[in-house]
Amino acid sequence: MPLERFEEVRALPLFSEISEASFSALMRGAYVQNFPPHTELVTEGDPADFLHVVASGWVELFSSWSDRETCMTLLRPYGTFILAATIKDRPYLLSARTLTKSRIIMIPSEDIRDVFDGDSVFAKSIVRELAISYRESIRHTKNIKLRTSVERLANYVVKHHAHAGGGGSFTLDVEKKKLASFLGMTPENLSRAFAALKNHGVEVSGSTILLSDPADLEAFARPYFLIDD
Amino acid sequence: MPLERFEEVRALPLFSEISEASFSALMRGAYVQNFPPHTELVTEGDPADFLHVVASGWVELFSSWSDRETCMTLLRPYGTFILAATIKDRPYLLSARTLTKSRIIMIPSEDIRDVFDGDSVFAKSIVRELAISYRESIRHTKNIKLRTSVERLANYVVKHHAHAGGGGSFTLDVEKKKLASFLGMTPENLSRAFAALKNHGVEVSGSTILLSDPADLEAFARPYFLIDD
DNA sequence: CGCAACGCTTGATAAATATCAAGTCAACGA
DNA sequence: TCGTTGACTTGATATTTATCAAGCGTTGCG
Repeated sequence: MPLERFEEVRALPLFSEISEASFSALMRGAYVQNFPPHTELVTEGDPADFLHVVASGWVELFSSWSDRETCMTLLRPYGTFILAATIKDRPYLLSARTLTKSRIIMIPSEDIRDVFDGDSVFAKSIVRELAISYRESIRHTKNIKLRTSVERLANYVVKHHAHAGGGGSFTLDVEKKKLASFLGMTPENLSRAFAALKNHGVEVSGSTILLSDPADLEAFARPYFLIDD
Repeated sequence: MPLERFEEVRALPLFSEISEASFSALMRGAYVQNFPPHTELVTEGDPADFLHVVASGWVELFSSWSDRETCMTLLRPYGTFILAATIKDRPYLLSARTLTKSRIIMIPSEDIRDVFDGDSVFAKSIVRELAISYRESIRHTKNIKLRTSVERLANYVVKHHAHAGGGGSFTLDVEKKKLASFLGMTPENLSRAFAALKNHGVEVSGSTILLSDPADLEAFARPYFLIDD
């Protein structure tokens, strides 16, 4: 496969600093593939044959147990999954599915491990990526264990409002159903949590969120950089 | 500090395979220190100046928000904390305290990063350690999000019973209070959860747990290798 | 166009979990 | 030895969250 196909990949943080030799070694066995929405990419328990990188679109990492399912992560470009399984050569702990039409880069795990051994720059990138994901996971757990569902939603709104520029409104970028699962509640409960935030100036209309008093909402949410940033 | 002091350290998985030069570079600035029980070792938000390794004793990683506190991890020898913060040179996301008298190895983060850059064997160990912790964190989150508190307790009992040899009884190795927090519930609720498991042959007497029908308990708990192993 | 499917909401109810308040018991120190 | 402390338990109650059941509105498709 010609390297030109991977120009976009070359620019990703994980690959931008590595040597040409390492890069071509990684790309030799790599794919870039387009997937339609709602396509299951990997299933938890499967062997970790490929490292995946989201080049475009939205991908959900989720997990199931005994009839229940929960959304663990929502990935945008250029998130990776599931690095830890690739490194350890162990089964995936999470399943992944596309939420939108997505472009996914798949690199054989063996190649990752090989290049990792020989290229300390790549090793550093891998570690950085892994550390980011790990810290993200800890934040998620803290959010779930330390806050009620209304507090989690309030902080989600504060964060995404700021992320969208803080102009008093923003648009939810995932289905409410999915958001509910990510925040660890049922869709019904999410509706009620939004209703509870009316007292703090949150108006919901479809996927548009209007904040009439961001300061009040923030005072209620009490965002904390060791959970939310 | 003479290297002989660090014989026990040398044997740890993180250090057993690295070169003598790398090892002495790491130990040059390292301490080994004894702490009494209930001593706070690091506080979340602090800069990550040292990588810590538990050489003996029990250490709790915990986190707080707005008057609430939750136990995130219970560490025995030879667990490390908090590697991700050390690597990323970012503040700790978790606090740590000793639960028992403990012996802790502290290695300056800068040295870790330096040796990491030059020694690919060490880099590999670091990555393996990080991947293990990351996967542990994902399991914990899955456990919390996918199971009720009684189910979490049932699985905890099944797991620790097996770990103790499966002879029909075992001893809890942490306070029930702490266990409750780790499992994401209040102490009162833990008591009631134990009471609920009586139906499945679980008898509690102090810190001793007796299982009269392990098969029944296991059928109820439905342990799952992608959460519990 | 009209129908079906689906996401979302709302209400009623139930289940899970937390809180508050005693009370027991064992460990520990004066 | 006594008294205190603190972990643990139990009961009563409140809060939080989930479940079940309609119903509404939009989307997409025959």
